[in-house]
Amino acid sequence: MSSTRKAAKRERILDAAVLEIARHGYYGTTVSTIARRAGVADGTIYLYFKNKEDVLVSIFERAMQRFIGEAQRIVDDGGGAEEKLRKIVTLHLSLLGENRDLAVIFQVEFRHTVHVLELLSRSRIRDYLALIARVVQQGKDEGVFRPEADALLAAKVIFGVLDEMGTDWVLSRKNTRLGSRADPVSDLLLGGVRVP
Amino acid sequence: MSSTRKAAKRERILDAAVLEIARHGYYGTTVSTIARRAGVADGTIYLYFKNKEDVLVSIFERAMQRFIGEAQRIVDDGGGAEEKLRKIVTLHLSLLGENRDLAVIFQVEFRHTVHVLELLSRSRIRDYLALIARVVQQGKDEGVFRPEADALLAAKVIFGVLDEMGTDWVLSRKNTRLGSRADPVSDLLLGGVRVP
DNA sequence: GGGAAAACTGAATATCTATTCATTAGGTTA
DNA sequence: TAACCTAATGAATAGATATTCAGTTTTCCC
Repeated sequence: MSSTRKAAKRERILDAAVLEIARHGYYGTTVSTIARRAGVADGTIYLYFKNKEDVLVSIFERAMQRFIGEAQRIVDDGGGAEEKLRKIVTLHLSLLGENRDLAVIFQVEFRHTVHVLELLSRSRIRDYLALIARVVQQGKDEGVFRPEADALLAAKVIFGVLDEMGTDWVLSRKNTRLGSRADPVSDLLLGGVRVP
Repeated sequence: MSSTRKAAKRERILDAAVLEIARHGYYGTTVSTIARRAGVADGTIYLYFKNKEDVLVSIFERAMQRFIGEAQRIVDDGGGAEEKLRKIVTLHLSLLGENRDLAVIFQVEFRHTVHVLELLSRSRIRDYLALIARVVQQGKDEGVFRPEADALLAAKVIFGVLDEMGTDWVLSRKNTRLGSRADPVSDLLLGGVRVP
């Protein structure tokens, strides 16, 4: 079997898993269900993944690669710190907002055990945090951000806000666009709530 | 059996469940394990709770009652909006920081089961958000917070930051005090990152 | 102290599901 | 076409565990 056909089947299994896990949760989804939706036999799953958990991990890896890749590009491209921060906020909310099933998995399912979080997601998240922190540092260097702000703490604050926005959107069934909240969120993050 | 003794045994079961679930996760914890740690038989659990999930729900209810109760008191007591907000930040981080096991359950375990607990947990969270939003509104009325800030959105931002601080602390094994981060977090939230 | 009721016990049950592997199908080369 | 190799199948397995309930112990009150 050609490697592209093989990769395509792997993708199909991952897509099926995203759909099922988003709807029924990781523990509420059986390997059989994923297999049926992907149009393969149960055993086939184990030709492409080590076990059930590996499927979840692979969903995370695939999504995170895109996430960090695009954020990296924003940071590498020129521009002021404030502009970059606004772009990252928009990117984060848009990527989640584009695929609700994936968003559910990110905001809900990945939290389920310290195990999964600890092992991989946190190291990737740390990369992401470091990326944001670098933008904050740039802002401090440029003199547009408060010099007394701790860059990493500020990055965590920013990530926390984006994360909560994601969870809130996932759990409220409303048909709002998550990406449309980017501007007011950026305003709050950049301006703070206190009158200057 | 007297109702106080009965309540005490219920508490003991809940305490045991907090400890086990924090260490092994909800799905990694068996009813037998909880029973053993609480010093009762498996069947006894079912005299006090409808089923395993009900134990988790009860952990949430018990903790949230204390959480909202204390926050409510802060809001009811007099004082300026900024002072109240600082107190809420301190309260949130301190309560989590005092009991790491409970913090793990709040920051990690409840996320997975949000699926199941959606109705319950989100309605309580909404109460908490409304409470913070009222403080923001007070700040706007007093003229110390930006008038264009949406109170509920700001509340979500604030909650998101506190939540991420909690998760970050839970997942980093370091021996820092979570409560000690209250001031810098409040500063960032109140002042924002941009130079005024 | 005795008898009824309430509380408790823990082994048995009933069910569920991740994973394996003997077998079949499909494709490639000589 | 035949021989060979890779991929896929899905029924069987093995292990786990939430919940029940018939029997036992404790508590309560007269």
